[in-house]
Amino acid sequence: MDYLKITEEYIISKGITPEAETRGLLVYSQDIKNGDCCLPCFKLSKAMRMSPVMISDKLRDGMTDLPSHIQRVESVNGYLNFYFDRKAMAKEVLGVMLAKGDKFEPMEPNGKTVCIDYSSINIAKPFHIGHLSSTVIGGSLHRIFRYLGYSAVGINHLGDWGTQFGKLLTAYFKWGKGEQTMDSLLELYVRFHKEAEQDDSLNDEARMWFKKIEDKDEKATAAYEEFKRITLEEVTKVYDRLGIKFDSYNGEAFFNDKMQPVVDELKSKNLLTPSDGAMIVSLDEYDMPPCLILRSDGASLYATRDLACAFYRKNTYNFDKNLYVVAYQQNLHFKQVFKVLELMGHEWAKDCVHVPFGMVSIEGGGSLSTRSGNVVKLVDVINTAVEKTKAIIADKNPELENADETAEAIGVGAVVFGALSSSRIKDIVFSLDKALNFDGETGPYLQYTHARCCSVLSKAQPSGEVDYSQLTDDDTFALVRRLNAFDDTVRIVADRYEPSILTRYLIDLAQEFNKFYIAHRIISDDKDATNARLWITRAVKNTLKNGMELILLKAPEKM
RNA sequence: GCGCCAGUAGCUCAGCUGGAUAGAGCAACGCCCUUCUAAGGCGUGGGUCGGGGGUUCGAAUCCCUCCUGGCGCGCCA
Repeated sequence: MDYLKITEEYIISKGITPEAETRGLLVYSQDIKNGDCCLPCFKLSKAMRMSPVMISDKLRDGMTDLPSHIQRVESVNGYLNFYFDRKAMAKEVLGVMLAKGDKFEPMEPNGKTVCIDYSSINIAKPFHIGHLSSTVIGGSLHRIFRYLGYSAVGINHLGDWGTQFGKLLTAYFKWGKGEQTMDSLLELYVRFHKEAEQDDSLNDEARMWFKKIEDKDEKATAAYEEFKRITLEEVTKVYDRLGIKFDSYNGEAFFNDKMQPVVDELKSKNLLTPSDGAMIVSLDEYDMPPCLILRSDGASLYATRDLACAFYRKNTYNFDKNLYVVAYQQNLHFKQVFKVLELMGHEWAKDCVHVPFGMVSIEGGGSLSTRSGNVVKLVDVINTAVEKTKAIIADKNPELENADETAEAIGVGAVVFGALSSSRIKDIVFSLDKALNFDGETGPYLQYTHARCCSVLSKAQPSGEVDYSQLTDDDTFALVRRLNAFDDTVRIVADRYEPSILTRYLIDLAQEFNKFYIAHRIISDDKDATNARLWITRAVKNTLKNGMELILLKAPEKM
C-alpha cells in the first residue's frame, strides 16, 4: 500500500488547502523522530495568505477523524507530521511480504518487451574489467525487467567484424603456432601493432586478409571462425560465473548484409545528402554534427549498422523499449542514430534509449588498451577475489561445508557489487584492493547479513498468529518501512535504468537488520516477541535474497 | 573553439523533480563476543557541498558565470 498517497488524499479531502498546491508536497520524514511522513506548509503560505505555522495548526485542528493508518498528527514549526499506526502498518506489510513466499515470483506479465544490448564484447580481444560495467548493469536490468513482468531480450552485440581481423589474421599466419588461446591471440595482436610501426607493408597485408574474410575465402574464414569459437568459449565461462545470459549473439557481422534497405529508405525519404564524397544525414537543425551513412568509397559505417540493427530488433522482437548499455563515449553517436530514426518517421525511435556508464581506468594511470596489452582481465580479478575468500573462510569458518562453492559466490559477489554500487555515470578507477574489500558496504556484507538471518531461522521458525505490537519500536519498524519500499524501489530502478539504487536499498536494509539484530535478542523466553521477530527476520531474509538476485548476487545460507 | 557529463569528509560514494541539525562506508582512534554468524554493532574526530553571483520563506539540489577534470565533435567502432 502506498501510505504517502492515501495520506495525501486524506489531507486533500479536508478541503482546507488548495488541492493543486497540496499535491506532491507530502514527503517521508528524513528523521523518524519527526513522524513517518510530513507536510511542509511553507509553499501553501502564499496561496492561502497565512503563515505556514497557522496552516499546519489549522490542518491539525481539522483532523479529528484520522484514517485508520494514521495514529496521530503533530504541527511543528510549519511542518505537519504524521505518525502512522505502526501496528496496522506492520500487519499489512508483513502480510504482503509473506504472501510473496520465499521466492519472489515475477509480477503479472505486462505484455511488454524490452530489448537490452549489453556486454557486447569484441571477438579475439580479452574480456577485461572495462567490460564489467556493461555486462553487470545490463545483466541486472535484464533480471529487473523480468521481475516487473516484462519479456526481456538480452543481446550481446558482438564486435565480430572490422579491419582488426585482417591484422589478426596477418599476425596469425606469420607468427602463430598451433592451437590458439585468448592469450596467444592477444600476443599476436600486440605484436602486430608493434611490428607494423616499423613495417607498413603489414598494414597492406592486413587489408588483404580482411578482404579475404569479406570474400569468404576458405582459409581466412576458417581461421576467423576459430577465433570466434575460442573467444565465445572463454567468455561464456565468465558469463556463467556471473550468472549472465543472452538470448542473442547477433553482432556486427550479422548485419553486414542488412544495411542496403536502410540506405534505400533514407534515399527515398530524401534524407541522404552528399558531402565531401560521402553520404550523410544532416542534423544541423538539431545542433548536431551530421550522421555519416556511407564513406566516399561507398562502404557503410558504424551508424549505418546501428540503424539496420534497430530495424531488425523492432521487426524481430517488436520491443516497447530498446536499451543500449554502452559507455558514455557513444553519447553523440546514439543521439544521432535515434534522431535519424525519428526523421525517417518511425515513432518507435522514442523507445530507443542509450543507457550510458562511466569510463574505467587502471589505478596508477594507463588506460585499458588492447593494443598496448595493458589489460586487467576480468577472470583474473574474479579468481583473485575467490582465492581471498577461501583464505578468509579457512580463517573464520574452517568447518564450513561447500567452502569452495561459497567462496565462489562471495568472491564473484564482491566484484559484481563493486561495479553496481555507484551511479553508472561515474568514472571508475579500478583498484584491486577496493574490489577485494569485504568490509562495510560490500557484496559480502549483504551475503553475511543474509546468512545471519538464515542462521537465526535455522534455530527457530516463526509460526501462527503474530503480535504486531512487538514490531513498533524504532529499530524494528525501520525494517517494516524498508520492506514496504521494495517493489517501489525496483520500479524506480527500471525507470532510471539504475541498478545502484537497488544496491543502495539492500545495503540500507542490511544495516537496519544488523542494528535490529544487535538491539534485540530475536529468540528469547518471550514467546510473542520471538515469534514476531522471527517473522520479520524471515521477511528480511527473503527480501535480501531476492533483491540480491536482481543485482546478480548469490545468497549462501552459511558463510 | 563548440557540445555533453562530473566536482559533497583524507579516500570511495549517497542525497540533486528545493524543506527541519548535509548522511553512509573505508582509513584513524576507543569500546562491545560465557546467549541467535565480530565478514557485525556502538562511539570519537573529520565538511567554505569546486569558487562567485542570483531566484526563494528556505538552495548540495533550480538559474547565470567562472575554475578543474573526463568524454565527444565526418569518412574507426
